[in-house]
Amino acid sequence: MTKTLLVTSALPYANGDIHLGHLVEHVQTDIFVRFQKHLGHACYYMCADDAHGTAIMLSAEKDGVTPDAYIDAVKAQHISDFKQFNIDYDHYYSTHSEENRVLSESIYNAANDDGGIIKKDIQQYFDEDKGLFLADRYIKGTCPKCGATDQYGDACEVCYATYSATELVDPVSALSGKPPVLKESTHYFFDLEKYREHITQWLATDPVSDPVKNKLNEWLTGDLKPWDISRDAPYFGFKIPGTDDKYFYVWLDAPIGYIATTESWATANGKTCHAFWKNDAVEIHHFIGKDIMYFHTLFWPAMLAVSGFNQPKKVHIHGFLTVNGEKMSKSRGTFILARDYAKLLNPDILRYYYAAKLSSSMDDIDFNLEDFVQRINSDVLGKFINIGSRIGAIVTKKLDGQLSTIDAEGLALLDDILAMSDAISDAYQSLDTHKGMRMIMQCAELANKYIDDKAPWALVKDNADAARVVCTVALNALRILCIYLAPVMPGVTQQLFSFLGVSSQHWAQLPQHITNATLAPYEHVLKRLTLDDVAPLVNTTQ
RNA sequence: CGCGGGGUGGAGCAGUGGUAGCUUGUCGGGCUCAUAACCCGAAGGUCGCAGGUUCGAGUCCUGCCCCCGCUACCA
Repeated sequence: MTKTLLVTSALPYANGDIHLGHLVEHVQTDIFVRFQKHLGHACYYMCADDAHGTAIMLSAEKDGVTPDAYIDAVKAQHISDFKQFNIDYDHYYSTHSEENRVLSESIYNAANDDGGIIKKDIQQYFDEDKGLFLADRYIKGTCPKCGATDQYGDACEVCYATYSATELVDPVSALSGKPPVLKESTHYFFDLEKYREHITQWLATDPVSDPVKNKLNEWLTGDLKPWDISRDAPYFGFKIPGTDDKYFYVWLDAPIGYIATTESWATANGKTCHAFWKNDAVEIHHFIGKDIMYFHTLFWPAMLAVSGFNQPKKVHIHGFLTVNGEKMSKSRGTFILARDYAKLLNPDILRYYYAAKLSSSMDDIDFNLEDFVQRINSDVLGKFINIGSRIGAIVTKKLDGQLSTIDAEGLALLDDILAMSDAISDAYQSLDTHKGMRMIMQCAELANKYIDDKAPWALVKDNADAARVVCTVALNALRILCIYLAPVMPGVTQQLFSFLGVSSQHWAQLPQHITNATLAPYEHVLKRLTLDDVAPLVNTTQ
C-alpha cells in the first residue's frame, strides 16, 4: 500500500555555515526519504533556513547589511552546500516568509483564543548603549556559586551551577562591555501545563524511542513551566498580533516553518498545506538533534494540537558528530565545513560512512579520519565497486561488452542476495542503517566469493560462453547491490546503473535481472583513499 | 551525592542470562580479473574495577573508577 509522508530536517540557523554535523542529520533524513521514494511511497522532504532572532540581527549589523539581505545570502550558500551532498529537498524555504507570518499568527491566535497565552511582567537586563534586552548568552559575569569569572548568564562552565542572569556578580553586557541595567517588560508565555494532556496523549501514540520517552517522563513528572515566547523590539522576527513592540521568539516560529515551507511548496503545486498537516492519512516525520528535543516533543505537539494541525507520527532524534573522538572545534581545526569537504572528496562516500555508523539511537557518532579511509576503501571500493571493476574489465576487454544469461548456480547466488532485501529494508525503515550497510556488504562478499570460485579470468581463455554467464551473474549481483545502496550513494550508484545500461532502478525492480545486454566500457567511479587525501580536512597547524 | 549516555581483542563497532562476534589492522598462504584488490587460514579480548544474584553474567543487582553530553564556535 502506498503511503504519503512529509519529512523534515531541523531548520539550520541562518547565522553560520553548514558543517559536517548538520550533514549527519540531513544525510540521515535524505537516505530515509530516498528509501521511501524507492519503495514507491509519496514522500515529501521539507526544510528551510531558520532566519529570525537577535543573533542574526546583530550579525547583519556587523556586516553592515539589512537582516533580509543577510539571510538571503546565507540561504543561498546553505542550499548550495546541501546540494553538493545530494540532499534532495522537495522544497527549501525560509522562516522569514509571508506564509510563515500568517501561520505563526494564526497558531498564536488559536492558542490565545484557547486561553493558552499568559502575560507576565519580568525583570531583564538591558543594554542601554545598544538599546537591547539581553539574552543570557549576551551577559557575562562572575559565577555566584564558585566565583569563576567570565561566565555566561545561565550557567557556569567551571562548577556547572545553573542560575539566572540576575544572580551573576558584576554582570556586563557582552555586546557593549558595560554593566547592564535591570528593566521591566511584559512578556507573553505559552501555558505549557495547560496542554499536558495533549502531550501525554501524543506520547502514547509512540512517536519517540523508549530512551527519549524516559527522558520526557522526567520532565513531565514536574511542573511544565510557561514558555516565554515574546521578545522586545528591536528584534528580527514577526510582530505578535495586537502588540506594537513585541515579537515572536525565534523558537516559536521556527517549527511553524515546517508548515510554511509545505504551504509554499503546495501552493506552487496547486495544493495547500492542509492536505498534509490536517490530513490523518499523511505521516509527518521530523529528524532532529538531541539538543532540540525539548522544543519538538513538548511545545511543538502542544502548539499543533491547539491549532488543529496534526501531530508528528515520529520524531527521530540523533546524536552529535565528533571528529577524531572529540567535539568539533574551530581551535583544534576539526570544525569541518561542508563546502571544504566537498572541495576535497566525493560526498557520496561521506554519506556511506555516516550510514555505516548511524542507528536509531541518540548515540554520538565519530568521524575518525583513519577509520574513514579504511572503511571506504574496504567496503565501498574493495567489496562493492570492485565487483564492477574486476568483471567490467573482463567483459570490456575479453567479451566485447556482451552479456548472456544466468544459470542455475548463478540464480542461487542472486536469490541469496535478494533474500536479504526484507532485512535491509527493515534496517532502512528503522534508521538502523549501520545494520543495513553491514548486510549489504555481506552480499558483496558473497558476490566476490562467487567470482573467485568461478575464476572467469581463467574460464574466458577456453570457454568464453561459460565466462560470459559468470559475468552476467556477477553484474546482476552488482545491480542488486546498487539498488540496495542507491538511497545512500545516489551519485555513485547512478554511474554504475549507466554502466549496466539501465536507468535508475527501484526496489520493485530487484528481481528483474538483466541478460543479453551490451555494455559500455567500464570506467572507474571512485578513487581509493589515502590518509594524505583526507588529512587536509583538519587543520592541525593550529 | 545535579541529570543523562557510555567503557567489549591495536582501531571502529555488534551482542541484555547459556561455549565471546563483525569489519578493519597484523601475520602466513592462495589467486592474479580488478583501484596493492579479491579468496583461504592464524594470532590477538580475565567484555573498566570490586563485590553480589544465578546451575550459569559482557548481559541482572550494589559500590567504585574513567570518558562524553547537558554549557561553548552547535545539530
